[in-house]
Amino acid sequence: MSWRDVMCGEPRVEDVGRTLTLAGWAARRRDHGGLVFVDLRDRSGLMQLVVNPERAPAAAELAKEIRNEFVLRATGEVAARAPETINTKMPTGDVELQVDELEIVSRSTPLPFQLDEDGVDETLRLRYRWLDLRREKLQRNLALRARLIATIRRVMASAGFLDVQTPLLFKPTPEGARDFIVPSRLQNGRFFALPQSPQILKQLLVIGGVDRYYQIAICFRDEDLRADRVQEITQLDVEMAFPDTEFIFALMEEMCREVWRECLDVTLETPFRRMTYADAMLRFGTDKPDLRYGLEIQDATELTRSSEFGVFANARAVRFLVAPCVFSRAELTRLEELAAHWGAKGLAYLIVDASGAVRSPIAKFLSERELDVFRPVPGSTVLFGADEPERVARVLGALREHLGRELALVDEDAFEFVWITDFPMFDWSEDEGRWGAKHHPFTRPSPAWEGGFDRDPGAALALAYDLVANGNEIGGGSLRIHEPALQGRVFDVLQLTPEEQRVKFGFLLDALAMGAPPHGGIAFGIDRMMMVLAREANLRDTIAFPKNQAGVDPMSGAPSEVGEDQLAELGIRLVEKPT
RNA sequence: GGGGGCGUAGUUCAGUUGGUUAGAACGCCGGCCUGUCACGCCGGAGGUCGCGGGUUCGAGUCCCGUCGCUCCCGCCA
Repeated sequence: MSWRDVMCGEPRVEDVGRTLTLAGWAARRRDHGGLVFVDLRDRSGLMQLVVNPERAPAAAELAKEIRNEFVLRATGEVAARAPETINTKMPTGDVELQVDELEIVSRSTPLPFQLDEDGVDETLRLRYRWLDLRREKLQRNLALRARLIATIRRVMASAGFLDVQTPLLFKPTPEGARDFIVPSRLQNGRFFALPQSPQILKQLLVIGGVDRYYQIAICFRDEDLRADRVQEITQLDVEMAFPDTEFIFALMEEMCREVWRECLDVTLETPFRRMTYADAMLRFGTDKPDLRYGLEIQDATELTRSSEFGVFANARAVRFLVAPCVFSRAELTRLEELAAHWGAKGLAYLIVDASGAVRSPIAKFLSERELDVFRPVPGSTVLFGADEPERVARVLGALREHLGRELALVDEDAFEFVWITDFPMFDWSEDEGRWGAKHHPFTRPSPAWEGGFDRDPGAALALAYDLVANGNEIGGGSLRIHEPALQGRVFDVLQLTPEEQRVKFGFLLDALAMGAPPHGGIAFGIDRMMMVLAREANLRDTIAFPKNQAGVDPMSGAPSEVGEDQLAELGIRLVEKPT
């Protein structure tokens, strides 16, 4: 019997009376009534072994050694326990194995932390990841991830998409995130970059005749980490010739449906909702709205244009949220602090108490017509943002998310998907003093903007879309530019000189010039999907061997220093980092 | 690059306005008990209070610096 067969042992009530061998980790031992009880964990969960010294004297001797984590292999007869002895608190099944032979395959030193303990310091968990991985939750998440990827492959393959691998050693990308750089030994002084995404390569594949491409691609971005952001991500990368956004949306909806059905046995309603970027920013203050709760932002810009309250009258946008509760002075102070943190100059508010009466420092400036709009519900607090539209969106959007959590408005069991469409093509980079691509520089303008996007880059819309699930951006894509001239005009807006265009994207421009079909696609962040699927707030709990927030692997110590000779071979000399 | 929080036993934490020998639970070690299942009972070991400096008669506690972790902002096409 192989180790794997043993591991698959899963005794059930119908096995009572049969002889089985199974194995797993023994976490605890208890002695009672001349018997030794061992809690055994394997893939099927917890199981209890009973070692009777009369039946198996040798096994009893071995069982006495068990204190902490041991790997065991046990053979014995499956027995049902008397119902009255079954304690429902115990996660073991209704059966136990009466052990005749017990072998300690491997033994453990005392563990650095208890596996059934919550709140263990994350560094410790990461340093001893092999222990942490034995926890039920991480086992579940790994299994979930495997099923997610298997389902994606099945759906994509059956839709006729070809899985093609693209190189990990490629070219630094201007635009976008900071690249991870890899020195070349054979070409001394030159560097590869790890891909931030196979974007250009997948476009070249379609131009190269792969009409339908997909890949489960690893991508790297050398940016600071967050709870929901890591430096090496896995993405489902999709591209096709003669694309049709309706086809792409429908395919991705089917993919999500299948994934949720396979992984969670949850049926998602399709087609997903759709919302334009402008609408999302106006109503939710973000391009990734969490639609598991309402608390929509409402607009009062027109209403307050001639308000006696100068702040409202002079603001380019006046919007408000109606929180379904009456905040105390202290809570309002806290909200004001948060709003200031997000960039608000102040936080006007209006309290509508249970009787419908209004309390507010600004009430005296407001007309009856204004108040009628702002006090629809007794027992609520109206929070205002009055400023530039972008800042109002940011502040009220962040407040909305904060209140959604704080007031427990979120339906934690729900899955709310929404396509965000009609993204802007460009956004202004204050630092660099130029336009940057909102999505990426190969994104196609909307037909209405194809002629004039370069005259008004700030207003131009693109054929770009995101898929948002529960407030997480899990996918994003676009139709691409397949005409060299059009691509050149976009590069002009981005202020890439013809020389730079040649050096950085010459091969793409040449490819576009040699008969490129219309193409487009999408990419899904598998890690983000996992967060939503597994309902994890921390991305690291969905990854087998994650790094910490400083980009360090506490287990292996990577990244580590390398020897002088190794550096010399690469022609690299370490110098003090300039500050 | 910036801001918040945390750092005390192997682990999770408590530790009062600065005051004697820094505690609890779990884990670990020894013993007892014996259908246990968060077993129970008795005993024991285990601490550079992250590190450095300062204030003080006296610092886990106050101050300064520093390191680490974590959450957030910037950044992440």
